[in-house]
Amino acid sequence: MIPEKLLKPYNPTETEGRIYKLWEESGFFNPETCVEKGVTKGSAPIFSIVLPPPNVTGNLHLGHALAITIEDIIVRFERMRGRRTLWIPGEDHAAIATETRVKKNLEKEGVRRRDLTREDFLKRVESFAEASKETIRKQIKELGASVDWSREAFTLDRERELSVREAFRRMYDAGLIYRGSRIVNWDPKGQTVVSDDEVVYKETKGKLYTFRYGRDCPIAISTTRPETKVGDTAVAVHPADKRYQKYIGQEYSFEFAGAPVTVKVVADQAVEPQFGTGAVGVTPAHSQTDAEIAARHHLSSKTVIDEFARMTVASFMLKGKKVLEAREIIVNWLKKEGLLEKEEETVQNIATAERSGGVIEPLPKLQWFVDVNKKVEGVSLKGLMREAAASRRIKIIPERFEKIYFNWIDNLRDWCISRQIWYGHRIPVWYKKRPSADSYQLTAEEKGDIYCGAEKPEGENWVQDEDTLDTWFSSGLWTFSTLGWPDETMDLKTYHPTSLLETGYDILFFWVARMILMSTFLLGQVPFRTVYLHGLIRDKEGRKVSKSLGNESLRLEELIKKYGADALRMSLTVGVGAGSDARVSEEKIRGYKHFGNKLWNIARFVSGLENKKDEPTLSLEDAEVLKKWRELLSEATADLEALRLHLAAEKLYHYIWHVLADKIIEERKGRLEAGDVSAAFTLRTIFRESVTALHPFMPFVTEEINSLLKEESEKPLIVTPWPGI
RNA sequence: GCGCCUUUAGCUCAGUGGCAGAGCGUUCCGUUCACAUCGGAAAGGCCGUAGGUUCGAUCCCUACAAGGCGCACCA
Repeated sequence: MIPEKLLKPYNPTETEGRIYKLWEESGFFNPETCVEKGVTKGSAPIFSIVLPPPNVTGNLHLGHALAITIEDIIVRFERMRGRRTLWIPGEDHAAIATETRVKKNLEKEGVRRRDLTREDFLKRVESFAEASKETIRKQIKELGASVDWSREAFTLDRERELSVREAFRRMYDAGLIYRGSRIVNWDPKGQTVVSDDEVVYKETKGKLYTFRYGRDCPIAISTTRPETKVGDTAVAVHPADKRYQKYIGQEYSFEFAGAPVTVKVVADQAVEPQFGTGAVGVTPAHSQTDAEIAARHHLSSKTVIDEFARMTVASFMLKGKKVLEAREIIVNWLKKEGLLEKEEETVQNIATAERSGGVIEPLPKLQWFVDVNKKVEGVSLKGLMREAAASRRIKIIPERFEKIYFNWIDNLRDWCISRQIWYGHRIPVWYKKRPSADSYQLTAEEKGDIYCGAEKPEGENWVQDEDTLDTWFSSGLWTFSTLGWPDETMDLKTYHPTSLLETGYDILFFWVARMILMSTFLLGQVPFRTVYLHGLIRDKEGRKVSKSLGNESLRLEELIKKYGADALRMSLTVGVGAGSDARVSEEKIRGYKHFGNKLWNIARFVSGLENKKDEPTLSLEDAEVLKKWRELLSEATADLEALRLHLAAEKLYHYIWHVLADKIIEERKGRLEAGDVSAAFTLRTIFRESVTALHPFMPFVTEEINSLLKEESEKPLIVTPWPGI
């Protein structure tokens, strides 16, 4: 008897929601339930993984779909092969990204962030975040992800706040977190500091100006930023540069663009004699490298630009002007004074803030940092991070990213973790005196007593630091903050280190490296044993699909609605190797929808065959066909074990369509009609096993087919043992 | 400047030391039924260029070219 449902074409929309609900109600997403219900042995090996928590900035896109697909394939495979499998879902508060988005929404209503109190603004952000979480949960479910919802976490919920504060305190106590004043990446648009990794360099055409500070200045310098030159306190030349030997140590004073400038000539190795005139104006307050030169020569520093990228220098023609205006004014002044010697076209890398797009202004600021070089018990954080990968305790796939990871560590400077935004984990530090009203910064005198801990200390006049933490500080704890750390929970003992981390290579530094940092220091464990990095999803033009580019032509929810999650998952799997970017087209997704239908039609055919339970004596030919299938199955299994998902998927696809359907069925139609039990058994067996093996890739249609073909007593596919093992 | 990746069918991409594959597209035939969300058949590729290793290279090595990426520099 062919089930009635099979007589109609396969309808993903009708099926998928219903199937997901069945899975959820079964409790099989939870490993403990699997043990209780006897589908997993209590002593089974552990497989644990965290979902990279999506940002609560709105909807999921194809990049998330790719990650979730890969992870769900692996998780379902591990569960079916008998491992005690845990997949933890959650969301990331994404501090700057979310705050920026809400600020934009408010601006549409004509409201500025600073018009609201901190408390009121945060209420707005939280309600936005809650709505995003709802959407994200819905989309994760639509994709079929078999995550354990009972363990859902949020990087900014109460439990994670305790983890963050404890982590901060331990690192503070170890001297790895410190507060210091130095040149930081200030984003005038976002009005916050950002870390080195959040700076995006953009090649731009610019001009290189060569000039003298004054008529009697013996040395000409070159710069692309003349406006900063009012903040110069030195001119640096290479120690071996014969041209300038006689000036080293001399001091010169000028009236430069209406401001007094005094420069001392110093000799420093950092100067490239070939570049420009071979002499550099040193601006310690507005350049990282200049600050380093200044430190070596004990030069004074003069701040001439403020947080709004406006000139603060005491010059009637410059004060209050924006930096670009000031540049023009100074160039005109140089021309008028006859000081400009050369004006050349050049290409410069403009530093911009990743989230706001604002042009970074290097400024000296008092901020919180994670010291990556300080040794604690003989090893620095850099050392810990390096060792974790170098020792192969963490394996990175594809391997080439190891080099990139090491390269990043080698160039790593202290990680600036404080942000001048409101949404996020407030820095768990309290000061005895109130900070001055017009600045979030405390001067050394104002600082008073300082306390770092999980809660506000007892006594009067304790005020918490105004700043919040870099969002990656809390996501860095994700593999263990989700398991209950700092408490020594059963979950933590059972599931940490996690087995695998699957994420995009674009957040290797932001997230993967920071998780390794946090876990190796705080737990003395690697956070995961294997890192699988996927590529970026690109649109038809090859551009990265992102909200900020506005090229989300292929919207996730529409694609699922149109073609079903199974088809989308297959299109994101076949032909997509680890680490390489993938272009997605609607045609490809449609192609795999056809495959789902093909499978459905085979099911219809197979269900019409007589179902004899006992294995009959197989004809030689049938035995050979069965053997060939099992060989392919074991190859696909090996591919899955080695995380070559795209190969496993393609093999199964190709076999089912072009061997099972095109050959095995076609060649046996005559015998099947004649009631040949050997042919029927062979076909049915191969089909049931191939549907089972396809389940991790296309969970919905396979589960539905299985439910129509299986005996009452048989389990759902999600917990059916992997065939052939 | 240091390093990495890519180059395979018209398009987008897999893949392998020994007859070159998928999705979409193209051409022709087919609605005697599991399946028109289809089936059958076909066209289409000196696997970027030049060397080398090898019995044999699209695959390994070297150089080059084109495109892309990361990091550093960025006066």
